[in-house]
Formats: sequence, C-alpha cells, structure tokens
Amino acid sequence: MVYRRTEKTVRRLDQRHGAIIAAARASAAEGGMAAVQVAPVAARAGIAAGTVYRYFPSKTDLVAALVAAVSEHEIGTLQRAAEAAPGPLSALAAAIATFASRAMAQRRLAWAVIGEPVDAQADAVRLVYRQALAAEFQTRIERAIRGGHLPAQNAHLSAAAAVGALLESLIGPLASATAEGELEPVEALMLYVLRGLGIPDARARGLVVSRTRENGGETAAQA
Amino acid sequence: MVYRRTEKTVRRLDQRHGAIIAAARASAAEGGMAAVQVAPVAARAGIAAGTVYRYFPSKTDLVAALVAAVSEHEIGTLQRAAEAAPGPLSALAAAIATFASRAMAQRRLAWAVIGEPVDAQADAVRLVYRQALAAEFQTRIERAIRGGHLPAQNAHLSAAAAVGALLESLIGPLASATAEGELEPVEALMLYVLRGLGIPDARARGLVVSRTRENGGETAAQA
DNA sequence: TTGGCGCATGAATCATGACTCACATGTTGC
DNA sequence: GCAACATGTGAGTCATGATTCATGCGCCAA
Repeated sequence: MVYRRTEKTVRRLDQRHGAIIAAARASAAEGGMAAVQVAPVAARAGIAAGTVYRYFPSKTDLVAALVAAVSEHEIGTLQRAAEAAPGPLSALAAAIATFASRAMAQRRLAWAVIGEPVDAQADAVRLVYRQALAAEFQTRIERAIRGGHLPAQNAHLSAAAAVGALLESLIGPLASATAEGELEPVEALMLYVLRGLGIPDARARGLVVSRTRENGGETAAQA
Repeated sequence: MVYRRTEKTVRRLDQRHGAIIAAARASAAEGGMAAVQVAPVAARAGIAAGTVYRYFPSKTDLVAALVAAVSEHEIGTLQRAAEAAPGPLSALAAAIATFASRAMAQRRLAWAVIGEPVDAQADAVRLVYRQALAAEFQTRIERAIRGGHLPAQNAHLSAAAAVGALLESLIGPLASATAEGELEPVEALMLYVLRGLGIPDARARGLVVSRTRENGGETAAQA
C-alpha cells in the first residue's frame, strides 16, 4: 500500500467533522432545524456541499450527530449537577434547575434539538434524547420516593409531565413572551413542577433559590 | 346574467368543502400532518387534486382550516364542560379532564393538530389554538386564585406548564408506551397538574374521579 | 520525484410534492 | 335546446433542497 492516513491528516479530518457539526449547530441556534440545510451548513464550515457527504452519509445522519452531541453534553452537565447535590430531593431539584436554566439560555437551539419537528428518521434520535432526559428525571423521582421525600406516584408519567411543562413553558411556542436568557420564569416553573411532584413548599425548603446565572452561561461550548 | 348559484349548488359546494376538510382530518388522524398531502386528500374526498384549489387557495389554508375546525370544536367542548361545573375549581378540573381524555381518545389527531411541526405559515394557526387552550386554562386559574381556591402564582406560566405537561405525557412522543384511548394516565396526570397548581389533595376533594369514558368517545364527529 | 490513491469540489441530477391551466363537463336561465 | 358561465379534471410545470459524480488537487510512501 502506498497511502495511509498520517496523524496530521486524521486530525484535520476530525477537525473538519467537528466543524461541520459546529456549523450545523450554529445554523440550528440561529434559525431552528429548518435552517439546517446541507449547502448553508457547508458554506458555514468553509467547505463545498459535496464534502459534507464525505463525513456524513446523509443529512439525517448529520442531524442525528448534532442532536447526539448537544444531548450528551447537556445530559452530562445535568447529571453532574445532580450528583453534586447533598440529597435525593435536592439532586432532583438541581437536575430540573440545570436543564431549565440552560435551556432558557439557548432557547432556540434547545427547542431545535428537542422540540422542533424533523423527518421521521431524525425524530428517532431526538426521541432518544427526550427519553434520556425523562429517564434521568424518572430515576431521581423514584429515588426520592423510596427515600420518603416524595409521595408515591407514577414516576414515568410524572417525569414526562415535568419534561413537557419545562419545554412548553420555557422554550416552546407558548413561551414566546419572555426573552431568551431570562431567568425569572425558571424559578416560577420550578415551583410548579416541584409542587406537581408533591413538594408544596419548595422555596421554604431552600430547593429553589433566586439565581442570577449559575448554569445559564456557557454559550458556545462544544459537546 | 344567465347563471346564478342555486341553493342546491351552494349546498353541494359547502358539502364538498367539508368533505375536503374531513378527508384532511382523516389523513392527519392516520399519519400525522405529514400525511396531509394534496393529492391523497383529494383522492380521499373523491375529487381531483386540482379541485382542492377551487376551495382552498393553498395547502396552508387547508391545513389552517383543518386546525381551526378541530380546535374550535375542542375548545367549545372544553368550555361547555367547564361551565357545567359547580365552582371555579371544579370548572378548572373539568376543563383539564375534558381536554386530557379527548386528546387521549384521538392521540394521533390531537398531536397532529396541536403538537406536530408544520411549515411556518400553518404553525401560526396552530399557535393560535395552543394559545387559546392555554388562555382558557389561564382564565380559570386566575378565577380560582381570586376565589381563594388556589395560591397566588404566575397564571400564564402555570397554564403553559399545564398544557405542556398534558401534551407531553399524554399525546407527545414520550407517551408512546400507553395505548390510544387508555384513560388511567389521565387520572394520574390530573393529580400531577392539580398538585402543580397548588391542590395537594385533588382526589380527596372529588376533583378527580375514576372515569370510564365520559368524554373520550365521539370519534368521528365533524367540527 | 513520482505513481497512486484519498479527498474536495460544485454543477448537474433526482425526488418530492405543491400548484397551474387548457380542456371537459355541469348548471342556469331563457 | 342553447348560450354563457361555473366547476371539475389531472397531466404537466415549478420550486426546493438533498444527493451524486466526473474532475482536479494534494498527500503518502518508495
């Protein structure tokens, strides 16, 4: 054989792969999933349209990669926040708060990745993330129930309802009134969600505190 | 002039107009909004594709008409259910229960009309319905707060959160586990939503009762 | 340096599905 | 029955945007 990828080449290819996802991410953050089109993304990444297909077999795969990248990053952040909390209940609250404030900080991107419509293929990937998110909540709800911190309930349903409440009121179409990055709604919503789970006095217990922008920042980080 | 629409003709045209919407509705109920395509809808209505354009200037208008028809019907039903209730709180509960059980009975259609993505144009119409729904809840929440039945809260946000919780856990993508038409989740979810609004003991107060299929039926009714 | 292969290019091709329009068929009023 | 107009038809046109591919360039190893 007369050709083998050199270290340098591999790095360049990897970097380009990342650049394409970053470009897709930027497009999504700007104009939602509808703006994630092959030609514009390629232009943004500084390459030709055809080149995209050297890295992703189809646009669907590109979207899937984008969703996966953002998702993994977000869920990881959320898990770390929860694990740092002292008890099961505050872990749950931390998970919710982290998701909510980060979603608010990047409304458009968050909605594109988790809420907006796409084709059936890509939707499957999105579903995985949505489920992972709900599963994360569900696990912590169950743990809190076992610890006697929450009343008995259908944890699966409650988790789904919490996800829905978060999405709809913070980043979904009904949320259009509040500005991107605003944080007051996050507090009000947390009180709602925690009450729904069975904690009538979350604020008194210190589970919800006025926050400025603890986790809301980190705008341009790559997953 | 030698031609004027006769009563009979007007009726026939109106009926065909309705038939097109019904066909669109059937398509949506079967395969979601993506299945609402001009040619199939026309075939279903027993007419040629071009004829659709004698009744609707564009597909977007057809979708808008479909959404409006379903929405008005649903919101009307919901309002009547609420008004029949004895007090503000049970009116709120009735509105939620009605929406939830009817949505469950027609999951796919409900999701298509209110949740699924479409083009920007049609999305505006959908948003109107979604907002009307949230507004309905919001009004009743505010009324209950004024009556001292609910703690003070951001009614707008709470309404949006309730809508989100309902959509997500009953008919949204995370709901896939439960079968269409099933009603147990409705009860569990109502407890969640009412707790979120500040009613920890909805069942004890008789606001949530085991129901078989009070409002869930009415499958094929036209709006 | 050079043969050989991978990589990049972007104009051309394809697929999908809304929309048009020249023509056919009905309807109305006389 | 007929002129005049409305309504229905569906094959063809168009727009959009993903995907392909013939071509050229650059990197690799001997």
